[in-house]
Amino acid sequence: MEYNPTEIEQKWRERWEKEGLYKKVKDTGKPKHYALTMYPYPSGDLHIGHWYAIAPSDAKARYMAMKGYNVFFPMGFDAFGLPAENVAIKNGIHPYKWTMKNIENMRLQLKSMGAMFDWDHEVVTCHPDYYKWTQWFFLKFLENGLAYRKNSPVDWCPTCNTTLAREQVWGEDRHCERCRTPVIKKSLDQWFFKVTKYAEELLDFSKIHWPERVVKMQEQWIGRSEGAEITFMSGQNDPMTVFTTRPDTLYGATFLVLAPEHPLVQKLTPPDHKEAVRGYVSEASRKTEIDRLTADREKSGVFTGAFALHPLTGERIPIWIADYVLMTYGTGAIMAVPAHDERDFAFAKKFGLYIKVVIAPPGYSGAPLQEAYPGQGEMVNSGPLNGVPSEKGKARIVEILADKGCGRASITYRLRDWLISRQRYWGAPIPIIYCAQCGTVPVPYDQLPVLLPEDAEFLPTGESPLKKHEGFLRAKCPKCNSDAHRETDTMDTFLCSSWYQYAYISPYFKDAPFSKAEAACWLPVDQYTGGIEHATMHLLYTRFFTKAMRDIGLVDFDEPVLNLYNQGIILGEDSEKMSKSRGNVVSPDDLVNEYGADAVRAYLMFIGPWDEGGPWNSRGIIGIQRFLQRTWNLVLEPAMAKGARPSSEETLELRKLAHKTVKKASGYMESFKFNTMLASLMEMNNYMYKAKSAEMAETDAWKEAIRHYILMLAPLVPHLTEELWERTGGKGSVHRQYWPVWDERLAAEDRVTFVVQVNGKLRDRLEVPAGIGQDEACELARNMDKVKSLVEGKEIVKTVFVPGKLLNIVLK
RNA sequence: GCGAGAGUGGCGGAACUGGCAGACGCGCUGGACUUAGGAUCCAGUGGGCAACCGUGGGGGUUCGACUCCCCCCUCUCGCACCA
Repeated sequence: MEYNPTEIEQKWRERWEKEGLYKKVKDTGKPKHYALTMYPYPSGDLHIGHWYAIAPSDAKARYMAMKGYNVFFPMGFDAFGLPAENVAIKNGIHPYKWTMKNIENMRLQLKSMGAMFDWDHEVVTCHPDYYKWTQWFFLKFLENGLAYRKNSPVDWCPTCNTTLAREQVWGEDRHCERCRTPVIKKSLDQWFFKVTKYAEELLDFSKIHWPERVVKMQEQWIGRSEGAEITFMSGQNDPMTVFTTRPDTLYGATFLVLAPEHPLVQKLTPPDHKEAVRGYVSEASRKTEIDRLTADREKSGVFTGAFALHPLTGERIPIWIADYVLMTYGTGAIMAVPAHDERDFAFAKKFGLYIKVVIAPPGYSGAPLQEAYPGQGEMVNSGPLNGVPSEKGKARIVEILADKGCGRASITYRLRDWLISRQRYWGAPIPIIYCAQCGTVPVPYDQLPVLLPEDAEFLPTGESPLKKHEGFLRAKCPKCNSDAHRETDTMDTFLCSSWYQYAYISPYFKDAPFSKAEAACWLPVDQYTGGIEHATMHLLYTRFFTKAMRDIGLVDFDEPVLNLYNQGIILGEDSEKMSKSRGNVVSPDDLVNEYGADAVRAYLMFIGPWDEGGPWNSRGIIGIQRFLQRTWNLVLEPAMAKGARPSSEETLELRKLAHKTVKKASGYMESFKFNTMLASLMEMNNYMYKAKSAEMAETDAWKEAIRHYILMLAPLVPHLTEELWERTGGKGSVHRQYWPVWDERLAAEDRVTFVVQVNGKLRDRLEVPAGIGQDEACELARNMDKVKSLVEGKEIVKTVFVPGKLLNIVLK
């Protein structure tokens, strides 16, 4: 009998589908488990990276099902996005057509994996019945003050003549993904979601178990800073508020710096400085991100000619503008304390500005500083606060300012509101109508979806086809019915993925984005798996969405995903990222044809720890192929007769091995350690291969071991195990069985290899019962030849005894 | 610069709360069966003739360190003028 993966894999996939083995069922008898893996973009071809992400996720979901959970494991497609539109521009194929064709193909490829997806719950985000609800969320957010429109600078590629999504701006020098041109900033009217409203709550991870790495990245991204806002008055009585984390250094503020885009710049600047200031402002606005970075952070700026009054000393301090102050952070203005801030120090040195020490560095002599001292210390040159430790000075200064009405404690976040407008065709249209009389008017809910016109023209002008599509553009104002026009921007595809896990539970639901009854049954997601690259995008947005949905009354929990696990990245054989240009791409379809899906799945899990990723090695898969063949042989091949019945020691040893393996394998499955899980099954296989005989195969111990072996392998290798299950007379599907349970007495070690050390070095080993006592072990050890010769004539200082592990004889 | 993670045979990787370093697999060596083997099976495989030496380097704690502490080097990822 030959193991023929192609034949059995197809047979079982067909049968599972026919029998609806993986369909989501309401089953009140079992606890629910919502397992989710990040859905793919339908690029047209499922690559090995998809397999690497999805197959282990499926194995875990299958394991949970065997552990007695009612598991739901859906799959769908993140179907909006730029590649489809680029194809349309280049080849004239409509994005819908291209996307749907790709989905057809990828669905088949996904099915070849043999995963337990419930395809009845597939969602495709570019389906009008899906994006209708994406638009509905936009309107709900608008209604609840979570969406707004403002003029804002966005990343623009001057060669492609279009704005770029964040994920299309690549590399440290921030260049366009397609043509490598450095991006520039361009101001446009844009829609935003108020993520910042939830900044504080998004920092609370107490209700979820996510990898520390992701938590840290989100914390850093949100960037909470505690400090104070301090208002300075200009000579003309214009208030300017700055944000600082070091109010204790206020006495050392010797100038102010505004961002070039700061709204007060024009007003403050006296006529004799207008030209210089205007020149600097326009230069700063023309600068690309690359310029700012390659300038080696050399400070630049100009004096505005204006002065401000120090709120405590009343001193006149100059107001400068410089591009190292960002309009997008804090208040867009800072008080510069050159003695205690590196950037301000560099700026002051370059432009010859006054540097005033107000926190004494260790061993401070009063001499001018060679570099900024950003640490803590005793306050000096600070009027009434001299001698106070700076840690305490913070609060004191804030109190003083509050009394004077020119300052208060304040918290600033680096997180910015989410820019959702995209100047593209292939996304969900923003459901807004602009009317000359009524202004910005939301499309009424009963008119959703705002459909994408099918007859759009895709031209390489960089302009969205929607802008020129009269039929789409023209609309009646929902309020006054006069002629109006539609918003032509579409929504960031991250909106689609912010709520797809909700859509899965009741796809294309008619009356709401999802069914409330199903929601009560299935939400939130219990286990999510996917790449780390979404740490501060998708994974943050979906948390925001859930909090907003909760406040709107759609759900009654705070977090969309309770447990998260990030797999690593599978690299090419040359340890480089896989790419067509490098020619190191591994095709899963070819591998499936040659080795079968089970082997590809298992090999990807065996290659190393799942969260670490690593290089593909085309030679290694042969080891898995052999292992599966040996599994086949072990279970099905008749054994040679030995003539002798196995002894009770032999069968007991086999039982012990089986139970130990169940114990180990269970732990490995719980912690996503598929590589060591497979290793322990290989050990079991190797042992049984040798122990096998016609007589042994008749024993209950053997039958139990084989049964456990097949069950443990089932989540990783679903087709082969189903075939073996059937051929060995198993009832029903192997995937409907319970995960084996181990007997702790059998799994426990009763005989151990006891290590004998002399002076900490291994000298010999003893095969003894696990419960051996110190005296007995000592006695045995001293009589060993290797120990004897070393101990002879020496004084024993002490002996260290670790029960069940080792004995260490320490000599003088 | 800040934050996180990682350095173990020829290769991918094991090693629980400090206790047999190298499980498992690839590759390699030898053998068996074969007309044949890139099939299968069996045996071996960190280095060194040996005492011994070996987990990026250097110190330390300990009876005992891949594991804990200090310093340093290299690599990967994230952030990066965030006041």
